[in-house]
Amino acid sequence: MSTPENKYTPASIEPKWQDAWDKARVYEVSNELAELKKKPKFYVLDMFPYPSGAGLHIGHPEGYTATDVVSRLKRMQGFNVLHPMGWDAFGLPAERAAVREGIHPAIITKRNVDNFRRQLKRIGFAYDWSREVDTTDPGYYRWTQWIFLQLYERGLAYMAEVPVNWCPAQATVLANEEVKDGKYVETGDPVERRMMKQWMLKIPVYAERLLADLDGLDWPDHVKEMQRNWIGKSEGAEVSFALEGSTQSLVVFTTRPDTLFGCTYCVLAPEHPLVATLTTPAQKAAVDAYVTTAKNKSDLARSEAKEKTGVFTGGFAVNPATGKKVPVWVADYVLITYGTGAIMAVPGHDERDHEFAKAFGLPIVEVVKGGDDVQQAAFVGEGTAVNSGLLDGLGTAAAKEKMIRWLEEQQRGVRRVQYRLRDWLFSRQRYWGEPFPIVHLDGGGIATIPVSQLPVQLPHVDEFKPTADGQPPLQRATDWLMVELPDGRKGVREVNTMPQWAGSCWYYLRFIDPKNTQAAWGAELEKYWMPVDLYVGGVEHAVLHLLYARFWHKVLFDCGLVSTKEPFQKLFNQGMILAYSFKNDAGKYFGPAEVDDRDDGAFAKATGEKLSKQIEKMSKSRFNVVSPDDVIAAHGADALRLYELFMGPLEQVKPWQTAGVAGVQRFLERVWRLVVDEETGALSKRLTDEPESADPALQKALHKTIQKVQDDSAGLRFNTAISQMMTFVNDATSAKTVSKDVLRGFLRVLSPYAPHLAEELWQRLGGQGFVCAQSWPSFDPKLVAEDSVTYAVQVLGKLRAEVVVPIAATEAEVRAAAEANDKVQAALAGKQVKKFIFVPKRLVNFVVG
RNA sequence: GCACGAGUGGCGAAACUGGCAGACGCAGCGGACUUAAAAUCCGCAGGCCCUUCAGCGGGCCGUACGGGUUCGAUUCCCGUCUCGUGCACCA
Repeated sequence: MSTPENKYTPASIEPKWQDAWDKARVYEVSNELAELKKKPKFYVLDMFPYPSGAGLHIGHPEGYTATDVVSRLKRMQGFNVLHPMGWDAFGLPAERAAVREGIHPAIITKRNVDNFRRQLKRIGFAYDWSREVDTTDPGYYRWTQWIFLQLYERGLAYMAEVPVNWCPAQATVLANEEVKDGKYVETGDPVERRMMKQWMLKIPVYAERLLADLDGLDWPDHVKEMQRNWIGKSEGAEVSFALEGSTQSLVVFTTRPDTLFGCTYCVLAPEHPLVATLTTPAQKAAVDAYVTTAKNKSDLARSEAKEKTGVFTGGFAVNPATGKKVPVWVADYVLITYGTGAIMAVPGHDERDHEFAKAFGLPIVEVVKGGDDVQQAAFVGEGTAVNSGLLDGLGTAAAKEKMIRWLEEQQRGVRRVQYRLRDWLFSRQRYWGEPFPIVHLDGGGIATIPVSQLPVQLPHVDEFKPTADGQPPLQRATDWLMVELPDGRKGVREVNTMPQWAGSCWYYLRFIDPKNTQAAWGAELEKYWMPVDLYVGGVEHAVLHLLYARFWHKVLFDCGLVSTKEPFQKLFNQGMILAYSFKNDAGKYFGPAEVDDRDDGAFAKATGEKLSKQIEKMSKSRFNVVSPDDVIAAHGADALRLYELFMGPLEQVKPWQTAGVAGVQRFLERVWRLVVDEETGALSKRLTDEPESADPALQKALHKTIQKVQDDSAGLRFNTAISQMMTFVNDATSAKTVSKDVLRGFLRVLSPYAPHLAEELWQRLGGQGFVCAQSWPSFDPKLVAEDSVTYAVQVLGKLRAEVVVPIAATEAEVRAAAEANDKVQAALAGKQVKKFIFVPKRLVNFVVG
């Protein structure tokens, strides 16, 4: 009888080793430069989580396990590894919970952080917890405020009355990046446009560098592409149109200056300041009505409008190329927020202008030859300029150049690069965020809080909601509001707070030197650790977080505060984990416990009704959420870790299959039985004290495993690394005896993946110290190399036989061996060999006629 | 609509630069052990077909679909379909 105590029981060994690692502080890395400089560094970072009330879901540990394996491997390979964890803890959900429960968000945040930390520790991650950071800690946001002051002093932060995205449901403004199709991307609440005085950051100043420096980064191509699209660089020209009856001129931006001769009208955005100037008395009523309607339309309604609308202002501009008068219209398909808020319309060669011209009967002129009839559809491709005076006969690229030069000579225009990227709206009407270190002086003007007085701490307020007259919650802190600066000037504090992105823009720098009270980080430590060597997180941050963080980093670089141009050298996105869900025809979802999932389909247990089974995003409403706590309780943390990585390639979206966890758990049990005799609890009787070399076959299997796990882990191909370990364990299980030496080697290989089990078995096998603190085993290239090789023998591309020959066999020797084979002879009988293909170490192919 | 990515057994997947498709695992099947079951261990396993008492042996098809290049294509090229992601009046 095997007793339960002698079986593999993760529930008892995992907490034991987690405590032991904690006490021995094995994962802490020195903060002493002299000590650090003895070894090379590796900085491996996870995107730190927002500690939500729901706790960890199964998606978090996927990326975290990947970085954990890499961090453990690198440590064993002799690197100083920086592998920290922290909390991106400012944000809306805690504030909403605070309003709901009437508890301070700091208390809710602490509760959630404690839960997250507990869950992460249960998984056995090798984080250096002495470096934990929390963006809501005044000792942290003190430096967030300090960085804001750097931006302010460089003229990159300013306050302005701007059209903003106002979200009534959340009672706050949002950044452009947070709004899509007129809705807040997080909640789907509608967003409307309002004019408000807000803080803005001049990220477009860095547009060119943010674009150019992408080239040197080891990032997924699609993430680089998304950033490029977001920055949206367009090259072209600004063209000035003289206005009839006015000394002012109308400036438009175009990427197609070569089509200027085809401009038959101009269009202003409804918000454009020249609308009032240009509108004639006869058109005033119609224009006013149109502009009012457009202003009241939400962004969503404006972007969803199918048909082009607009009104003639009655005014005219002069096309600088043709000298002809063209009418100026106002239409909401032109955006005030891009370019100059006005366009030259070329209906022959722009689809939108074509649609508008058709709708309002405006003339269409062909100025680029190469497409079909421009009266029917716009031709937007490249071609040859026609009807274009000095440009006639030129190709599109040459025509653009010539027109820009001509405009510049005539002083009617200039070459211009335009970016889609706009100033970053950087304030929110919230309580739970970093206060700005800013004072609005009584006499007018803005002053900054001196660095020595930071942090500006969040004051206590009795309610976290906006005030009755719509002011941000900080307006309630009446005592806090009034401030006198050291030089005697008085004023009121800024009551907006920073958006959640602020804290995550620089946390990777704080991890370098988290306890420093004199500076945000030590300069020498920064030089040692930066850049981040591997950054893993979800693709949802491809634009927002990663663009904002790069922007701040470049500002800090210009301030001489960091030594690298870019913060994250290598980026990797893990794929989302989905799960099976079950629902009936009416769309009602069923939890796994209510479903009988058989080979012939899924059925509701209660009613027997047939259910559809699909793979979807995990969500409470679909009853398909998998909790890491439950998986650990049922299978152990090592099995969770292993399955997270064994499911498939890290970058891939893939469904969670509960049965798969049992599979990797079985693998871990087999490893256990290699070492432990389950009958007695003593060491397995098959173990020997002989050296590795006593069993050449298993020794070879071990060395191959070391090599493959090493290469695959470094390349983030964890799934194939794990299958190699499984193959080794299968080999070892069927061997009559196994050398302890071989097993100790294997446990070192296993330990980054299943650290608890490896630690327990290492100790039982008499290993010294912690297995996670051992050096990574080296493999012997001679052992990994095969001494014989199996060639596939094809005749006319069809497999006919296999021959085994010495590794060094020459082409002639392999051919002779192949021809000696019965089946090959049969296939070749009576045929002429026209050609013989030889692929070293793989196959040969007889091409017969 | 535009851009990018992906389609391989019942399922998750593997296959380095064109070279034995399906490693490893899940589910399944057979055997051993057991009074029995679970667990474990050993074995089978892409599909269709022929041959055979059975074993053995053999043939054809097969990496979304249709073509092409090549001695040879999951891999390269052209076209089609499906799914996913991003962008979407950005002049």
